[in-house]
Amino acid sequence: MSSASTPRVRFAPSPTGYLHVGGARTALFNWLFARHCGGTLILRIEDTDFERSSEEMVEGILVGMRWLGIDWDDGPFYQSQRLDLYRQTAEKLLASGHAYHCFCTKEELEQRRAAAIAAGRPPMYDRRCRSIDPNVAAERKTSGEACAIRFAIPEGGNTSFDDAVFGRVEFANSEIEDFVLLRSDGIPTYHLSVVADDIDMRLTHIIRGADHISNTPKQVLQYQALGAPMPVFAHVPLILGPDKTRLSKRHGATSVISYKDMGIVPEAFRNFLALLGWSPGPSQKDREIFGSDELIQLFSLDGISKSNAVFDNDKLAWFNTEYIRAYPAEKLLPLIEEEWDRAGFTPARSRDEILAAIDLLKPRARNLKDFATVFRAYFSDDFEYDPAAVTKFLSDGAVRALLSELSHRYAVGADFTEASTEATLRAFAEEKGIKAGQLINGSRVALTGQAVAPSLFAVMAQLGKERVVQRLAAVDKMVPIGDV
RNA sequence: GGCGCCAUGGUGUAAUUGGUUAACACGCCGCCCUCUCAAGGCGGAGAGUUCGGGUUCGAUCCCCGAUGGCGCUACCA
Repeated sequence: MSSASTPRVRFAPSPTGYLHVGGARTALFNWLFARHCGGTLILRIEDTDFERSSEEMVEGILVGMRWLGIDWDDGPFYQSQRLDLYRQTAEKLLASGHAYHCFCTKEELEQRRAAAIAAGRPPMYDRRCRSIDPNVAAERKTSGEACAIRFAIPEGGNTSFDDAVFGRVEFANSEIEDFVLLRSDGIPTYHLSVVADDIDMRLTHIIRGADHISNTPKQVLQYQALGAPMPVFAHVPLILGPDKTRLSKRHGATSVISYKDMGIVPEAFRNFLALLGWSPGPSQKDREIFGSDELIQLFSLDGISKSNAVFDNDKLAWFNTEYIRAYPAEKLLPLIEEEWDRAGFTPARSRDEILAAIDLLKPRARNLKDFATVFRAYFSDDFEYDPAAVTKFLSDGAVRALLSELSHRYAVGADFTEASTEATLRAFAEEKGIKAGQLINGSRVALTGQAVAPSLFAVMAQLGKERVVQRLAAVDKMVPIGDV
């Protein structure tokens, strides 16, 4: 069974927003780490900020995780339901003299802070309540006076920890504030709830964003005060936008689920994310495409880099096309069906025809949405003609007439193979004294509604004689926009 | 402002841990292929490793400083 040596990690999102890419990557790294070493991944919802937390956001986070294929072994636990643990922990700290009651009001604090800043002093809490006799404080509290509980930072010395990715990080205690553990309303602050839970859940590794480095000494001090075993901290560099500032809404999509909406294959997104701030090292020289099993096998904390990474949409797009191309049609189909559902599109072909069409189209797909938009003509007769394509290749009435005539050739022809359709068209072109390319381009638009498509004769074979004849003939009645 | 962290082409990462013409991928440009667009093949531009000092026979790699970026600096998480 589980022993002290099996790693226990957690992903602890705050449901104050959807699952964003930074959070997703933290979740991914924790998941890869846990799966790599047969550890346990715990999901914990940090919802102690009642103002900003919501059940919808929790659901959104879970949806994002499921989409990415990240599962967890325990939880989700909600901090809002574990308030007793935090209060007990605060009491323990109080009893051992590591914490004290603070009767300063929020207004007083703000006032003093402003004054300190104005005077050019560091705006740290002045610790005035730290000298109140504990017994006096207890009396004041029982008499109903509102108070918070603050942690008493040691007077001198330093607090340090050995980060698995950044190495030794040290802070002077004089720089650390006597932060609030428990607010006057009895709700814990993040600093208390994280360590109370991390200790209670017996976590061995804390893998989280580098934005928490500065918070870590406050937590280390609590572990020490509580006599709890210190976990390994591993801070992961942040993900930045193209302008190298922290990724935010300004940069466009930051919600993981919006990438699903853009037609990204989840496995591609995961692969892309894994390589943002992590590298499998030179043993995997020149390789970038890794399935989830490979990522799990390869993942290690020491492959995590220290510098922030810029999120590059072009690279993501490349991963996406690679995955679409590599997936067998059967694997792509359910993902495509989702797009069809969302678009309200119903394919009017047999399953085999659909699979064949997917195989034909996937080398040219940029994302999953293409199958519900520009590729519709391959799955149904209900599709639209791209006006630009029509204008470009079907403006010429003579061409349209020839295509109509060509459709008769196909109709009466015996064979209808890739080779025969091409031979027929080229012979027809020569006979009519027109360049084959003109008829090919025109046919392409007539058959697919698009100027871009796979090789025309492969398309014909895919559509079948009936449809080809019918669509080519239909073109003669078409009057292009702007055509006179 | 204070404290902390980081720094390799535009982007993501490599460089057997001091010895390489600094590699690969994305992106970009050109050529080939060609019925369109991709793909593919071939070729190219783009960093002397932010800058300045050290240490060393020798620094991307070690030390110091500067600069820049990011993070933290709440009774948010």
